[in-house]
Amino acid sequence: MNNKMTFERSHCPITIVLDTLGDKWTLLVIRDLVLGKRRYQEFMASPERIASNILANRLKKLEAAGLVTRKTYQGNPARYEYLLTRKGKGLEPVLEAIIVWGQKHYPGSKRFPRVEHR
Amino acid sequence: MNNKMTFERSHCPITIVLDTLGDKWTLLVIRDLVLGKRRYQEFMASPERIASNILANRLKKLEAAGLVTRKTYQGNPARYEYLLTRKGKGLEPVLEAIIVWGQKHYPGSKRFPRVEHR
DNA sequence: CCCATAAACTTGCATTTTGCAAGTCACTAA
DNA sequence: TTAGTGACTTGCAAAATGCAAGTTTATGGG
Repeated sequence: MNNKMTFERSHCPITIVLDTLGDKWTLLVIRDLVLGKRRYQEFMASPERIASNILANRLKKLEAAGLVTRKTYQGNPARYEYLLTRKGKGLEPVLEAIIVWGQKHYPGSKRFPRVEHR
Repeated sequence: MNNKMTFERSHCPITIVLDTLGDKWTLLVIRDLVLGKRRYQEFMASPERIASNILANRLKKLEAAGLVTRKTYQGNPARYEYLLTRKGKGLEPVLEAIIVWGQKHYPGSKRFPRVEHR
């Protein structure tokens, strides 16, 4: 009945969020999605150079957590794209807060631009 | 000259933040500090049951990153407490944004109360 | 004096997660 | 026929995590 099968370390909202987002890659995939990326190769092309197996794993987990949906954009051969759900889009303020803090304390950093689509 | 010695994956602020905060425990320690905890045993007492070696490691990294300071609160035997720096306190809006999102999407979750001090 | 307790860690080792390179599969275009 | 594209998977080494137990310096009680 619950939307996550995993054991929860506590009922603290921060803990629960970290249980799905707490690693070095997941939030970067969300960032890319927020910036407008949708496809595997687009995520792979980001400058942080996520490993292919990690990306596949994170996309799967994000789907399982209801933050992302995978849809076919072409059959034969089947090709897929990933889109943020409402729940996933809801993370934008979190990313914004991180960017604000990051820009303040790491002045060399610069937010990435949205990507355009065909 | 820079305040972090580690290799940066990219100049994106989110990436840079994840380079120090991106794991399952670091932000929970920050949460505890924001809630008013200061001592090793207080962090250990949190319901998520962080392992002792991990806690020591995270406190060290947080100090190295300038988010936390360690100060002696008693000599003989020396005992220490940890306090958020200004930079560390600056993360509160990030925690707030996470809590807002968490409470919305995981209704069972409840933010933790501040701890009182002697 | 002897023992238990306290606080803040450290150590050793097993398990899990990451990272890296290469391979697969189903087509399409040259 | 061969090369390329897109979305992955596989195998294995390296690094991070988790767990239990140990260390150090002192205080308080019997």
